[in-house]
Formats: sequence, C-alpha cells, structure tokens
Amino acid sequence: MPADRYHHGALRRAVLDAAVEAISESGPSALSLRDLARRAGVSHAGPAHHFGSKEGVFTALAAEGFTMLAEELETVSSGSMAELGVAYVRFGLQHRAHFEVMFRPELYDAEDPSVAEPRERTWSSLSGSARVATTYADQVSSEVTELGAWALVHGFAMLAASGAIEADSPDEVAALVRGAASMMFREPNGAASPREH
Amino acid sequence: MPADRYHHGALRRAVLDAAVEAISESGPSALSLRDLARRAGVSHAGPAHHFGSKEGVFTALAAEGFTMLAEELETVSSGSMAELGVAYVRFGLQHRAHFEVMFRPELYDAEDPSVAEPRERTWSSLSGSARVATTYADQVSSEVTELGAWALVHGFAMLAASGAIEADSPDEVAALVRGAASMMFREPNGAASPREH
DNA sequence: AGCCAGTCTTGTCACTGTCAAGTTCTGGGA
DNA sequence: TCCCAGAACTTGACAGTGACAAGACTGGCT
Repeated sequence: MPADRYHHGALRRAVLDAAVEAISESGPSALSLRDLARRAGVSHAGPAHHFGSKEGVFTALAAEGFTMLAEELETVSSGSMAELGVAYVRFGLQHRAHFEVMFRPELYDAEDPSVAEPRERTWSSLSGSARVATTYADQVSSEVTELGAWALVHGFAMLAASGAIEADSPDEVAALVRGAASMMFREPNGAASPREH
Repeated sequence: MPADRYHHGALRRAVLDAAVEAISESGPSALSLRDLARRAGVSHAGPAHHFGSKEGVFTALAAEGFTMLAEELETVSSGSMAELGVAYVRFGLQHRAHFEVMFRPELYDAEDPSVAEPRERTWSSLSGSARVATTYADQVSSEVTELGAWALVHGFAMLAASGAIEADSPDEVAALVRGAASMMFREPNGAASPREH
C-alpha cells in the first residue's frame, strides 16, 4: 500500500520499526514521538494517536520483546542452564533495542497483560531449568538457585549490552556464559567449554 | 551562607542533592535541569552553567556513585566473594539514584577520568576476590570466574533495583546473594569468610 | 580606586508530548 | 447508488524542556 495514502494502513508496524531503529541509534531515552512520525512518514501526532501516548509505544515494544524472548527460550528445550543463558544473552545482543526497553520498567506499563504474560513465561523457563539443574547435588534453597540463575544470566546480558564486557563477537560472550553457568550449576562442562590448558 | 545571595556558593552540592532527590522520586529519565534549578533555588540556567550541560550533571553523579561504591567494596576486606556481593547489592539499594545513573552509560560521559578511575577500582575489587575464591578448585579460565562473579552480583543488584525480585528487606536480598555466591564459588556457606589462605 | 575573572541571571530559540478540533477515508446498511 | 457513522489521521496550539548568548552582579587583587 502506497505511502501517500491518508490511511497509512500499517502505522503500527511502521512506528514500531522506526522505534527500534531510533533506539538502536541513540538509546530509548532519546526517543521522540515526532521523530518516529517523520520516519514513518506521518504527521507529528500520528504515533501518539495510535498508541495513546509515548508510554504506549514503549509498552508495545516491551510486549513484543518479552514475547520473542519467551519463544526463544522455549525452543531451547535441552534443559541445560548454560544453553538457556546463552540464548538469553544472545537475545539481548541481537535485539538490543527491545532488550533495553524491557528492563527499564519506568518507561512502560509493566502491569499490562500483553507484557506480564510473556514475562512470566520467560521467568518460568529460567527457574524451571535452574530447579532441574540442581536437583542432584545441592542443599541450597530453590529460591536461591532460581534467582541466582536469573541474576547470573541477566547480569551477563546487561554488562554485555552496556559495553562493560569487551568481547568481539556474541560467540565470545556465549562462551563466557556457558562457562559461568556450568561453574555455578556443575553441569557437565559440555563441548563448548573454553579450551583447557 | 544565606540562600538569597547572588553567589549561591554551594550550587554544586545543592544541585547534586536535588538531583538525587528528583531521581529517587521519578527516575533519571524524568530529570529536568529546570526542576533542579527550582529545587536549588536558582535561576533556570544555573545548573547547566555549573555543569556545562545535563550530561555534566549525570557525569558528576556517576563519578560520585562509583567512588562511594569503590570505597564501600574496599572496606570489605574479608576477601569473601559472598560478602563483596552483599555489599554491592546493598549499595545499589541504598543509593538507588546514583546506582541507576551509573549503569546507564548513555546518560553521561563514561570516559571521563572522574568516572573511569573509581569504576576500575570497583572492578578490581570484584575480579580480585573472584580470582582468590577459585584458586583452589577450578579449571575454568580466570576470565570466566571474574566476569561470572561480576555478572552474578550485578544481575542481583539490577533485578532488585528494578523490583523484579520481591524481597521485603535488603537483608533478604543479601541472604540470596550470599547463597548464590557461595554456591558458585563453593565458599563455606556460613556467615563469615574463609580465614585460611 | 579600578579592574577582571568567575558566578549566576535573563531572554530567546528550536524542540518535545499531549490534547482538542478538524479533515479525510472506509465499510456497510438502505 | 447514496449516505453516513466512525475510524484513521492531520492541524493547530500550549506548556514545558535543554542549550546558548548576552547581560548583571560579586569579591578579590593590584
């Protein structure tokens, strides 16, 4: 459908894509509805009309992000904590724009069902795997292992996304995560573990 | 020094305190220089004049935050990874405003020496402790243990600060961190640190 | 006394998010 | 076929923002 029509017809997608682009360029705090409007070829109030407000745009982005992440984690059915962690971090690097919004809850409406539902799904993937991974050995409470798993993985993702970890490629970060996860959960250190000396 | 003088005399501190207050109320992205000016009892361009720009205010806050954190960690000389983690997370909860700015590098000039120097100090506290804690047992590379330690601790701090972890008191979070750290680093799970080495 | 570098103020600019009111389009009932 | 209710966008306006230039005040030095 041509861009010069009065009814854009695909404003929602156009705005969200523009938002991802804009956030990738200069972060979520620099996002401007008027800029989105320009990128989508629409009048300055178009985006706000469709999403209600700026917060509405962020909420839609967060919902989309959590949904993608949940699906991503659910395909990693190996049950290995290390592989789940790798997937989590990989997602953070691959969809940086979404990821940055998702974990900045003051930007959007975190209670909105479209966000809360997939967020619960990602959480149960992680905590479920952590529970299984430590059934064998430990006397630590399950709360500790589950939250510990999430914290480890989330910390890696945050540090990698903020540039605090200097790694040339996502694969390098993945190797780090794999190593740390198997260290914490005493999983067999698997094929991908770092080369031994 | 009276507040109605032309030369305020303590504008820097007044603005930074106002910033901490404002951020505690509604997050860093809602911070407005003009609001800081009002809180500090100063004309609308006062803060920007002193700090150069809004980024300058954030840079000063980040510098102050990393300095406090570095000193905090350096007093935890027990060498126990668990206790370092507790201190890290406790700092994040106690100085939430500073903490939120510190790990949002797009807000400030992360290369500024006033930020970079204390940031290096906190990092070496953490990685040093991680290195010691795993001297005994592991065959994992030191990069993995050091970054793993940081990620675990940072992840807890982020999740706690963003409200993702429901804990009634900082002490509860501290207990979680202690548990997860000793799980990962195989430290004795007791309250105190390993005295031998 | 005279000056001057710093400290803060005033005035203005382009830009932002939101809202109310207007315009244009779409689909479906008669 | 006509028409019209309402959805999809636009237009216009408002208060608020960060940045900058230019001015006003201050206190210390000679």
